[in-house]
Amino acid sequence: MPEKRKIVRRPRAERTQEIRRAAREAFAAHGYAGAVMADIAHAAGVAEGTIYKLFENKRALLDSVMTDWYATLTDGLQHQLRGIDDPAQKLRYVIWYHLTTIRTEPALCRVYFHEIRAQHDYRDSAMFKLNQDYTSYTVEVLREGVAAGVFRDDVPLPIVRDTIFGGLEHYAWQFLAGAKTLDIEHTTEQFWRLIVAGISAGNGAPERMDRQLAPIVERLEAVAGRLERQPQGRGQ
Amino acid sequence: MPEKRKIVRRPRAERTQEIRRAAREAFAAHGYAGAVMADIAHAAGVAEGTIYKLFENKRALLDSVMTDWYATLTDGLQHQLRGIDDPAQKLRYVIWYHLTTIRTEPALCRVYFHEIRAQHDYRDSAMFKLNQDYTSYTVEVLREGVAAGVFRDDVPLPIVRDTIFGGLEHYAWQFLAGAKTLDIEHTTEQFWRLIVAGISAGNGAPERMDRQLAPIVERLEAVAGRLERQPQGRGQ
Amino acid sequence: MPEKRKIVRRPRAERTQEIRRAAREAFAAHGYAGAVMADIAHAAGVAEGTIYKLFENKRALLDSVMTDWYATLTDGLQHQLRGIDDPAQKLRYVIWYHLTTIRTEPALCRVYFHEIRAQHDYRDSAMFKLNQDYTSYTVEVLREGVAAGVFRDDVPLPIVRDTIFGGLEHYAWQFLAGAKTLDIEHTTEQFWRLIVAGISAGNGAPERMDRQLAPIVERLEAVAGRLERQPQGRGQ
Amino acid sequence: MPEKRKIVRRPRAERTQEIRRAAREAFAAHGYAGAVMADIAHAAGVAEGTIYKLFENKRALLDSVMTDWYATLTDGLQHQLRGIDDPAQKLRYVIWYHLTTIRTEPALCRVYFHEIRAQHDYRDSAMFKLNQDYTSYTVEVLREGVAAGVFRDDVPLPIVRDTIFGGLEHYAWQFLAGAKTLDIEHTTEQFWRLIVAGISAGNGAPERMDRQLAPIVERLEAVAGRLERQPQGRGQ
DNA sequence: AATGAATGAGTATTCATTCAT
DNA sequence: CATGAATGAATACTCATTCAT
Repeated sequence: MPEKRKIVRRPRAERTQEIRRAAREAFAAHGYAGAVMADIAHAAGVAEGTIYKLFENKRALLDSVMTDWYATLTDGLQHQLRGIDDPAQKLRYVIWYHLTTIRTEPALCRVYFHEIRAQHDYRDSAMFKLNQDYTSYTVEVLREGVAAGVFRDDVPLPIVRDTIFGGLEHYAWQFLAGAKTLDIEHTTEQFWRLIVAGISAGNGAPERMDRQLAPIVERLEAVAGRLERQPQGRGQ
Repeated sequence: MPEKRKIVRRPRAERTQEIRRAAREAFAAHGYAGAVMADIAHAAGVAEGTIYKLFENKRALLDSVMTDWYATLTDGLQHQLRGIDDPAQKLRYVIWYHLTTIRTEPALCRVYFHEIRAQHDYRDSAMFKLNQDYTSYTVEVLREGVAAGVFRDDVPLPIVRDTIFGGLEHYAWQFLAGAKTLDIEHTTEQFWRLIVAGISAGNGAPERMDRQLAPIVERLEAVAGRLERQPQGRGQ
Repeated sequence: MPEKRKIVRRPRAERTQEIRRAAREAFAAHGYAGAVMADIAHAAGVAEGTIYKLFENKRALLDSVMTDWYATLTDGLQHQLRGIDDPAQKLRYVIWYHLTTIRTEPALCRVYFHEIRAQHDYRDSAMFKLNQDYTSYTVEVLREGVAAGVFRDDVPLPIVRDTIFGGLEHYAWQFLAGAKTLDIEHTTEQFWRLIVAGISAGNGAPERMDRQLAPIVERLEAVAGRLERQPQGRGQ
Repeated sequence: MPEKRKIVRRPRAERTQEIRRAAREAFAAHGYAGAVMADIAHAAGVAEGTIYKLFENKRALLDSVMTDWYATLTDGLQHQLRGIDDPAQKLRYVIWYHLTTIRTEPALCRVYFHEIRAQHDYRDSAMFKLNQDYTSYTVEVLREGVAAGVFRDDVPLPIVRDTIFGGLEHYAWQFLAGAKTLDIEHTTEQFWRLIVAGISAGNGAPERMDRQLAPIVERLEAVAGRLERQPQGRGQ
């Protein structure tokens, strides 16, 4: 005689959340392909079919997990940035925030960096849009800086944005892959200085440097010339 | 009478090379997981078992392909860099070279960026070492620049290195994923200016700039002032 | 305030009919196995569970749909046959009626021919009984014909019945599967002649038989009569 | 420690045949959908993967099984028909042969009649072609009969063909589904008479023709006899 | 009575690797 | 040495039916 089926009906939202939690853990632990739906269902305390009642398929479940996560990240970043005035300081915060995110959820980041983004249809996916929202705040900050005259007005926004996120990921990933600890404060400082130096209105590529020093040099050269033309042995 | 099978035994090295070539194409076309050993064997004109006589397993075959590729890349870069003196110009070349590589072999780059590097044992792999060799030239260039006084002496080498490569990959990948064309010359220029501005001895985060240059400028201005005020034609 | 859900409790019979209608469409569209209970429930505007309150299970629902359909078919056939006297003409009508049915409801016929009848328990099912009722009229017509001396008295009833229905289905199905149009009038004529020729006491398609043999027989009889009436022993 | 893999290499043809045999049994026993590849592999004494080395997929395996079977059937029929002259006798043989086939392999017939033929792409399939070959001999026989003046020249060939096969299948299937025994000799006789009566040029089964004409002939013969015995030159 | 959320069994197919020939 | 036949593990998804509410 087959055992009677035990049906426990929990509130819909709760079940959905529980499934998402289990899925998030599974994806983090084994990657997208490696995560097994049956395991997720078991960990969530539901039957496999129940997942498919709430999520179209495995990919939709991943999308949902990532959407949730990104929503939290984006909201947090947006909220904090409102409390900072100085564009350079905002930039500093973005860097710190991103590093913190990577350290807090390295496994999920790995999935995103290396599995989601590798998919051929990434640019048509919901996740691409989420990422755009997230990074758009950085572009915003850069624009503010340019408007305030703090950053150069010829700064190539997309390139700076990608340099920041690409650089941070590249650097941070080494630590995570190597299971080393990441000194967020120090790394933030270094990155920030590098980027800010690269885009500050006071700086520039070599020729801009020239522009700043040129007048001084000119004056010095003039003086030097005059000195050279002077009778040099004068006081001897 | 059935036609006699023609058994041509080619030299071992040649067959090995042929397998590597076929494998490279397969990996580029379908990714690591997507490439099928049987297809590679067929394309190389050998039996499946033969591959396993020459390569431990699929992963070793990939390693071999990548080693080959990286060797060419690293040699090329090293060779070209010898013909350039100025550290800043060398850096420019590194950037241009990397972008060119990405555009020339996007498929193989994709495999490296998204499949190889994602593997949990990446940092213990041969590919990690190869990448280190490749990027080490950049670190070398940076060191030269620092020694020559062109770059700041407090530049955090690994961070600059990762900013360059991470930033380039991040940026370039968008184009490749989106099947857009990548304007290498322009992108090189932008990246180079950004990075050089970030690390030039003449620059620095705003306050550093001040701190660094201010006293010098002050002294120079003082000197210049005094020189200018000097009765210059005195003995004339 | 959320809108109040409008619960309209329709009379039981009406809901049952609505479910049957939805089920019939689903079975016709996707076959028995392909029809989904959830879809049927939705199309009928009831909950899934409601179907199970009114029908034991999916199979019972199919039985119900088919019973309904067959009842209509059988009634229609029976009714029309009452208006025809001649057994051969009745047979003609049976053929025409069956072909019309197939053309009108090819999808439902397909389900019956290929899915219902294939089930191992078909002969114990309600559908088998329904089919028997339907085809029994044909047997009836055949019996009448035999009684009237129009059909041979040694006609094997079940074989003729199956030849008619099997043959029609086999032939008509080709058209339906091939999405060709079926010329019912012509096909009816051909089948009818074939069958009637096969079972006629007069042996042949009535009019051909008559046309062909009648004059000969007539002449022979005339001759025979005259010969017989001749004073035969005359010279004895 | 995992057990060592046991690899037994049998001749290719033998393995293929063995798989086909196992598949045939499985399809016959459980139908196409019900047959499980793993079971077939096990029954054939090979691994699942081996099947896929030799057959594209499950459907291709079914095609192969059916092709084999049909080839035997068609060859057998063709061969036997060569030994018979009379078209009517050939037709009798076709009927007998088909009934025998159904009784010998009812399970495989069931699969063909109810599963293969039901598939929406049946008319594009290899099996459709096989069936055409098989039934084409019947059409051939009919043509011969028409040419020989034995069958009517206005016989609608496709309809007769479908009447024969459709009728036989319909009738025979009842027995098989009901697990009753099928009296092949008697059924053949009945069907044959029915069909031949339907299509004979003389319009009727041979002996019925006799029966109808016999009395007339008798009377004519009697008269003729008397006439012969009469002094013929009598009054003329 | 009606609902609809929850259940969970069941399966074709791929492909890296081995090893008998 | 080279071959290529054989292996077999591993997994997303559907849907009829039930029963707590």
